[in-house]
Amino acid sequence: MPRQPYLCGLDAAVDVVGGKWKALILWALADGGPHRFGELKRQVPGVSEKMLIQQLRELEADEVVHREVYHQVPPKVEYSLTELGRSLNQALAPLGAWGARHKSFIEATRAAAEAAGQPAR
Amino acid sequence: MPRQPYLCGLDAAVDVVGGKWKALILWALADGGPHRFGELKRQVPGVSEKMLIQQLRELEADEVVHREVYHQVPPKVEYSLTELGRSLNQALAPLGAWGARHKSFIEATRAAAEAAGQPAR
DNA sequence: CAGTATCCCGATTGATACTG
DNA sequence: CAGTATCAATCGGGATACTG
Repeated sequence: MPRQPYLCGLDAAVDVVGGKWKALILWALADGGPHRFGELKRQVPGVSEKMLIQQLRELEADEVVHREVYHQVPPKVEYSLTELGRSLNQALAPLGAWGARHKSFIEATRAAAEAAGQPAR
Repeated sequence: MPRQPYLCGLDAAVDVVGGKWKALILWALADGGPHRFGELKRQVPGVSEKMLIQQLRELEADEVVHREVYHQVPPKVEYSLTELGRSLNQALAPLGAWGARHKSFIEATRAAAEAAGQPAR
C-alpha cells in the first residue's frame, strides 16, 4: 500500500481501484447482478485463480464487493457490488469513458515504449 | 504494465493513472499553471527524485503532461498538463470526490488489515 | 536546479500442484 | 466448484552517490 493518510481523495480512490485486476473485476460486476467465481474467471481473461481471489478479498475488505457463500455441494459463491461499490462504479464511469476514447492511443504509446528498448516496460 | 489490448476503457485509464505517485502529481498540476521540478517535489511529500522523474516521464509519454525545458543556468524545467491531461483530470474529478468522501473509511480498513497479521499488506 | 546512475531489497505476481 | 499452498521470478521502488 502507498502512503497513508492520503493527501487527497484521488490517491485514496486509486488505492482502492488500482490493483492489477480490480478495474476489470469492477467492470465485470458493473451490471449489478451477482457473479460466480468461475464466471468472473472467464470474464477476466488471463487472471490466475490466486490473483482473482486475492483482489476480490481486498475489494471485499474495502466493502466494495459482497461475497455470498451458498453451503452446497458443489460449492457456490456469488460476488456482487455493495452500495458503496455501485457508487464507486458511478464515480468511475467518466474515467472509463475517457479511457475508452483514448484506449488505442494509450496502447500505441505502450507499444512504442516497448519497441524502443524497455522489454515490456 | 498490465495486459494489452485493454478490455474496457477503465483498465486503460487505470494504467495511465495507476502509478504510485501519479494521482498526486496530477492533483498537484490540476490548477493548470506550470510547476517546476523542485516545486512538485515539495508538493508530493515522500517522493524520491528518481520516482518523481520516472512517473513524470511516463505521464509525458502518455501526453498527459508537457515538459518545457529552459536552457539556462541554473536549469529550469516546467511541467504542465496538456489538453489531454486536463480532460483526464476532469474525468478523474468524480473519483476524487468519491475518494474524499470515503477517505477515512479506506484508511481505517487499511489500518485494520495491518493490525491483523499482514505487515503493511 | 534538475536530473542520472547503481545497487538492492522486499512486495507483487505467476506457475504449479493440491483440497474440501 | 471454489478455493489453498508453496515456490520461484519479476519488478517496483528506496537509498545513496554523482553530474551538466
